[in-house]
Amino acid sequence: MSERLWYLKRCSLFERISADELARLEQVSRWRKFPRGSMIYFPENAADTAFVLATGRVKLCDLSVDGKESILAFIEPGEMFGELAVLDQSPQDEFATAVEASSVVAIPGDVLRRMIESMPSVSLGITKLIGMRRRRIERRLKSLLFRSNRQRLAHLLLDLVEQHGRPAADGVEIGVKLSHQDLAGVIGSTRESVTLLLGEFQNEGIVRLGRQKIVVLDDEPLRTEIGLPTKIKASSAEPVAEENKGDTPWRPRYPVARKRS
Amino acid sequence: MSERLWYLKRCSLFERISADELARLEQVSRWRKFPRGSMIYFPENAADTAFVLATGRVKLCDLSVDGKESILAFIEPGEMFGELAVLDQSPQDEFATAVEASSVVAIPGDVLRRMIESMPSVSLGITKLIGMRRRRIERRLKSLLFRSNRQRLAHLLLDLVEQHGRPAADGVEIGVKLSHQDLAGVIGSTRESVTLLLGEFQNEGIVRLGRQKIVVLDDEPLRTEIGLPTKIKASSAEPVAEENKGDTPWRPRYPVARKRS
DNA sequence: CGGCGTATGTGATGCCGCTCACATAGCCGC
DNA sequence: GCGGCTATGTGAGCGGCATCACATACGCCG
Repeated sequence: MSERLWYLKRCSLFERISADELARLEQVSRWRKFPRGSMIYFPENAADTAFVLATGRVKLCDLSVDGKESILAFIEPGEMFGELAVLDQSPQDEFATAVEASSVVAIPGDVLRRMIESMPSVSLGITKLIGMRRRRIERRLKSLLFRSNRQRLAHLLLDLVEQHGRPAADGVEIGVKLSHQDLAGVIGSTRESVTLLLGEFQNEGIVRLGRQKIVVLDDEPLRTEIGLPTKIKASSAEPVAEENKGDTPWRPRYPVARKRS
Repeated sequence: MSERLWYLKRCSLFERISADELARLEQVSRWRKFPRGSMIYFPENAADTAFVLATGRVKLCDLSVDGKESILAFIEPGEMFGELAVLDQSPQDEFATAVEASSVVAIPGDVLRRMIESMPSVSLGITKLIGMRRRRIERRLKSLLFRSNRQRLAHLLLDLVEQHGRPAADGVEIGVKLSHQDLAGVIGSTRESVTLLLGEFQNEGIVRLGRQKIVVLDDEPLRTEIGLPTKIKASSAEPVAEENKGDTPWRPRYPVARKRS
């Protein structure tokens, strides 16, 4: 069995298709490697291609006019990316960068489209995949609106723990090399602010910092920072945050106003 | 032909399915009306149902802990919404509100899932629909990161003109009744700031304001506001426009050199 | 091992935009 | 019309955070 085939099988999208279909897919797909920091696709380079990440880490970015880099998502092995480009011809202004040395399987757009139309399981899988991404990004959107930098960063750390966390000695380590600049690109802040806030978190015993490494020691303060789902009546009345009946135990500390000591 | 059937046919998703399939869909769907301001579905109310808006306007919202309302999207007649809830069982914390008196067709989740699995055209349509929404929301995310309130509002106005614009005597009128509070909920700002900025736009001759009404007289300044005319091409010290020859990944000087002059 | 470039840390300064506290104006039901 | 509601307008005050300008630490590579 070829290496490429093995990686394709690892992608949950293709786990239920027949062996010969998989072999055929492997024949028409291409295998490419990218060193750390290189571009996998460009905005103009609207190659009609979807990718499956085999090894490494990839980030999907976007450059604004003033040169600031927004990071839309991180991709980890087994995930597909660039799949929207094969569905419609909308101008893609995002690009993908290998955060670490990565290898990807490139699937031509027509092949993927044929699979979608002929194989219901693939079709449903793609739909769910795109839907999951949409949910994730909607969640991120909500986490950015109306929230302070500190809350955004807390939210981001929780997301990173959930998506890329790996157990460490004293907590959960985030398994992606991320500079403060990268983190700022995700939450729409600046490098300096992120440095400052992470320092605060460390002083408060919430995280332990290393070079391009973050270990979350205690995620409970981060959760309270954001405000756990509290049911609020739809009226415009003042949301007095008590009346927390049910299974979510949380202490209603100061919701928004945050002052560092 | 029943009224409901007519509205279902108007939904692009079902325009290509056979007449008897459509009739069957009409039988299992339900027809419901909602007065202005009423809730169509709640967060807890995880009814396994997708909706097609027949008449009126609907907004998809989300309440944060401090009572602020984020608006995720506006839905117009013929569009489907709530479709993600039928694909996975992720906890939905958003809710839908009728901005105007609305009538919707409710499609049970199992029916929609069966249609997705058995009818490729519906499946592909759903996938494209969700993908389009994802693109839209990714675009909005980027329009919020790193941008001032004024830029966000400019971006929002352009989006509204594009999606809900109708020609007026002296410009394009936004065809949805929106309070400044609503606008603030979309761009993550406050009611007062929106009032202020809209006043500025009016003084500059960009828009004309009425009660819950906005007419965009000239969208060019709005485009400039965002940064469309400043074609970023390699004029600055931005190394992104590096030539990439063919398949060989180019050597990474540095992932993305962020430099501000 | 010494040099260079990136990653991180820290302070001063200024302004955008949120908060709070009002005033005014249309709309609607009775 | 009258009272109440929602939508809009306006100002004072200030806090968060972006910006700028540095210093330091760590890693890579000759």
